[in-house]
Amino acid sequence: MTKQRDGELDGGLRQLNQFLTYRVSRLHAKLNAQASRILNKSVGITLNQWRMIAFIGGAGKLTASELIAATAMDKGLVSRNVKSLIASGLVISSPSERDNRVQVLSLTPRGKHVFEVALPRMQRRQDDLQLALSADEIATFRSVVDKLERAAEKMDEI
Amino acid sequence: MTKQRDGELDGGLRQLNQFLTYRVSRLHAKLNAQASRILNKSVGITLNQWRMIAFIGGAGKLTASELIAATAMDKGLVSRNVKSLIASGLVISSPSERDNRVQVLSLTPRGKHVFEVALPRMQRRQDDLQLALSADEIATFRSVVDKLERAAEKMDEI
DNA sequence: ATAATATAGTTGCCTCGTCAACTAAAAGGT
DNA sequence: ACCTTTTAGTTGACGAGGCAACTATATTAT
Repeated sequence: MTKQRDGELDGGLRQLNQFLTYRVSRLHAKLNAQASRILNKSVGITLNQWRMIAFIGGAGKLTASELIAATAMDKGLVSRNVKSLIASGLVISSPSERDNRVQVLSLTPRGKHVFEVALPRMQRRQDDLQLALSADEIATFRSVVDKLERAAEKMDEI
Repeated sequence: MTKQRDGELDGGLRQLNQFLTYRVSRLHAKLNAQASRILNKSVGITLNQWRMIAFIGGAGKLTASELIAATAMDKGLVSRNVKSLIASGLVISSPSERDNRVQVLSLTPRGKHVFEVALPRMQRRQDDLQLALSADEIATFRSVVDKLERAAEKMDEI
């Protein structure tokens, strides 16, 4: 019902104007929602917490700054999520010997368990998503994402 | 510096696990930031406000529900943005004659002016983005977005 | 050794987006 | 007419994310 109505309303505007940003935005919301649902159901963490656990679990030990560099997440966001992961007993932080500013983060046994449960589940999700696509489509998609990112960074000039 | 470090850290994890969601999320953020920058500089509105103005301007008159259907924005978000657009004098709402629940929204002269300034600017942005891509890439990208959206909606089981 | 600068991490503030509860009006069924 | 269900729109609460100020420690330059 919605779809037909759109056609009447937009007079071509949607296509011209909003397609890319709008569709990417919607896709982003759906992918996020899906990942969050899975993570919440299976191990009760959020997507960002998963990203962090995945990197810590993959590396063994990691500082917050390394985590920030690796995930491209915001400083503050990482800081708060570290706090909550420590509070929920999935991560421990120990002081570094050679720099008193840094916290070295690693997974607790419970954190490792979460990692080991969630990892295959998330890999399967990734596989399922990619099954919807051909190898060519995946390759093109990646390169288009790259190009669009670059194009979105340039061109602020009026 | 960041980039090389990633390679050491993730042990292939990033690729396997987070590529799609992560990259789409980043692209979304960048496209959004770009559109917001342009709209803020040129006419001082937000992206969502632009979406709404674009649809109202395209249609002449529109109710909030039609706007919700057309933009796929959240009810609450639309309600708050309508309020702020009215407050800033870009939109007026008049009661409908045949339904006392609905507000009929239309652009004020200032709203029309914003629409007419922003529209070509945003179309040019869209054109610039698409210039970075070939026709084939655009077509493939669209179909991949469609497929991924559908794939992201299924598959909550377990 | 000391002063200036850079880096790690925390915190507060703000906006955006989602969800659910709520009010009011309309439509449908009996 | 009366009761139930939809629909329009508002509001409050909350998490995500971005941004900037701040503290504490390390590094660099003099």
